[in-house]
Amino acid sequence: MDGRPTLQSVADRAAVSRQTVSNVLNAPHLVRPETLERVQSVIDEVGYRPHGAARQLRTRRSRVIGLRLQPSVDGINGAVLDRFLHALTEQAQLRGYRVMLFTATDDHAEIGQYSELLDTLEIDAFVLTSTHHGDPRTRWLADHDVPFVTFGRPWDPPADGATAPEHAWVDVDGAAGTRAAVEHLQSLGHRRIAFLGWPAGSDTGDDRRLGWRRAVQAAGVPDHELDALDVGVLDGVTNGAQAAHRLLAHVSPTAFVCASDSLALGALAVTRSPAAVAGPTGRRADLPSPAVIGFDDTPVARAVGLSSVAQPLTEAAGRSLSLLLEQLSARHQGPSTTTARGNDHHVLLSPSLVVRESSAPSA
Amino acid sequence: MDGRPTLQSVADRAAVSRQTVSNVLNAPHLVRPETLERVQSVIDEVGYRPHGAARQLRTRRSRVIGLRLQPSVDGINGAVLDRFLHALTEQAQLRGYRVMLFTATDDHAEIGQYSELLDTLEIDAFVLTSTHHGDPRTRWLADHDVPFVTFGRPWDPPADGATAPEHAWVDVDGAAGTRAAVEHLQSLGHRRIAFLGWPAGSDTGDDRRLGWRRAVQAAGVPDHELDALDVGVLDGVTNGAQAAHRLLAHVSPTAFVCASDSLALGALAVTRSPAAVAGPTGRRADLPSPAVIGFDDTPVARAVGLSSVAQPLTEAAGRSLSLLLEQLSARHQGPSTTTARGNDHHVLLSPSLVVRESSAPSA
DNA sequence: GGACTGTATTGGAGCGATCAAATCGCGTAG
DNA sequence: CTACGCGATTTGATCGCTCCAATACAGTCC
Repeated sequence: MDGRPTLQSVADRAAVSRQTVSNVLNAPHLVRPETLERVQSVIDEVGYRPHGAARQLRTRRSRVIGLRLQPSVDGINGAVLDRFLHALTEQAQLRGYRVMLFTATDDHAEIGQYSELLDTLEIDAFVLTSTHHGDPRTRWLADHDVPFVTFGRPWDPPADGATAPEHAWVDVDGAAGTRAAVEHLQSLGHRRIAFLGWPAGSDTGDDRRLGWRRAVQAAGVPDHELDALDVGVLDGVTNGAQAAHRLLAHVSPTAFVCASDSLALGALAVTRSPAAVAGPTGRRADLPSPAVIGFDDTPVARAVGLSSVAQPLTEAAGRSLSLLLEQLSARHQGPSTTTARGNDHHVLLSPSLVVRESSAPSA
Repeated sequence: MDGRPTLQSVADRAAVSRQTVSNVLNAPHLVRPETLERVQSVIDEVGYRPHGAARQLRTRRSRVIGLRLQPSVDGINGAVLDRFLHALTEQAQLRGYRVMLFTATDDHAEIGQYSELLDTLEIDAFVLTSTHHGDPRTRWLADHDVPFVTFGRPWDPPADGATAPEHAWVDVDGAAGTRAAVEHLQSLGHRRIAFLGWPAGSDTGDDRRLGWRRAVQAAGVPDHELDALDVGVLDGVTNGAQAAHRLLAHVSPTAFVCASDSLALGALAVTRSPAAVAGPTGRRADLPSPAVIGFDDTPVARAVGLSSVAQPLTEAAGRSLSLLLEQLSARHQGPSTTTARGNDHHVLLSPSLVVRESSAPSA
């Protein structure tokens, strides 16, 4: 009558005990079909919903997943993680989980947050993003036996003679993305295809560079020529424009594959501006302007008609969650279950190339 | 020794009772200073942290705030809410609250989520974004006596003869933003300043339009001229470019104030392209290209040197939280407290104009 | 010295669920 | 006829905390 319905009130109304109502929700196979139906209808009737905190107090599980919000990257590319977050929230909700956010200024602080979230809220699991060389977070979580998955490969080489099983991860194959971009360009007749990327040393960046390099190499471009076509600058539209300008002046590529949409946007500005193209080399105006392909398929890319490599973020989020839930159920059913511990704990997804005007066939 | 420290284990170790330890944390003024210090040191020593679920079960408060993730707007502007989210998470964390996410496809579904989150997790409060005409959400929350604040004004006119107090809200004064943009342009000598906005009917859009209109009117531009300078198109770079092109052809403004960075980006492309400017009207090339000012100061704006009106999102998040916490503490201390119910439940923040090359002084 | 005040501290109860073990009913084997 | 097994259901205990009422203890006053 008054107050929210509780397990007990439902039980009274259905003329059964608390526990039976609980079983209806958590272990229906233990309940006789007719009882089940009767109880279920009472539940529906009074709109009973189990109280999360009470349940959690007993079961030690919260059905909540933690995610650190990265300090917003001041680029056009920052949005990628935000899009991943959207997908993750949606996927989690579908499976009865919630996403809780937190922030931290560095890895160390993030680990502090893990500790606090685990102690006070008993977060079930974490999703990590932006993995990198010498990442201390995965080690900490593994040591503390906390389920987690990373969106991003572990970039460190496997420890010497380590039999430690690699943690679960999901990532997008950047190399495959740039390779697809190159092959697309080759099919349009391009042969001098430049790579406009970040300075060597960034894991993600080097991966994307590698895909370009292999694909161009495969087409028979000699190594010295290849080095000249390869540029690394800090992310940003202006940097991209300058680098593209220099490349055009010195090695006159007919196409650019870029490590980000920001860089691509810079390249696009240069290649589309007749003045710039005509520039120092006295390029002829009737030549088709060079093709440009970006990476991450940000909203800007669509807006300006930039071809770009799109990451399957929804699928990435879905797979991440599946890996997490696997760990969670294994943990609760006792680790002895036949989970096989197979190496299907990691998923490498292929991105897809979205072709727009910036890489239209050179008529 | 074994297991996580609990209130009882800390109490034993400090030779006091459970309740005293609890008081140390929740009502230190009730505890004698020397006891307080002794207990505190034990707490630090064993690293005790109160268990959230247990606390919540008793107090009915979760210290969690709910926020709906908008289905990512496919524009350059979508990022605004994501940036607000970042700020909100940070601010909440500083004050001992957490942000929990959820998604919904429409207002109705969102209300369903409120209900579920309140029943199962006892979320303390909600932050709503993207308020609009005929928004059913605020009504529902008010009816159910749930604390909330909206980031965005209530756009509906106050109900007839309603004495219902307006709910708490925080918003950014869009009109003030466009006014500042216009005044900046006027100080640079511009007089024919066009407005490139969205079709009439969007609350936010009309607000921004109004600021422009008033400021231009104030400078003595006659109404009929004003109408010709006012354009409304759907958001997007291409639409912006086309509209800017038409405006240039027909009324040749010397500057554009835009309702979004997307539109501004389109305008920028047109005004910076010599061909387009020279276009139908045979515009002379030695004229300075028209100034452009966008709205929201998205990363792209900075990247391409676009002047833009920046929303103070961090402050907005902070003020939103303050309003929420006010309600929360009032609710728990009993509503009879002298909260004055003053009309300081709403905050209108002024945006600031970020000047970049796109509105450089016409030398 | 005993009643009175106010402060510091204590122990019992209960929040709403699940776990573990006991109980009930009923059919079947010994 | 009793013992046993088995599935369906019930009962008591418990998770960790805070609320509430009761208590111990000192200091004042008459």
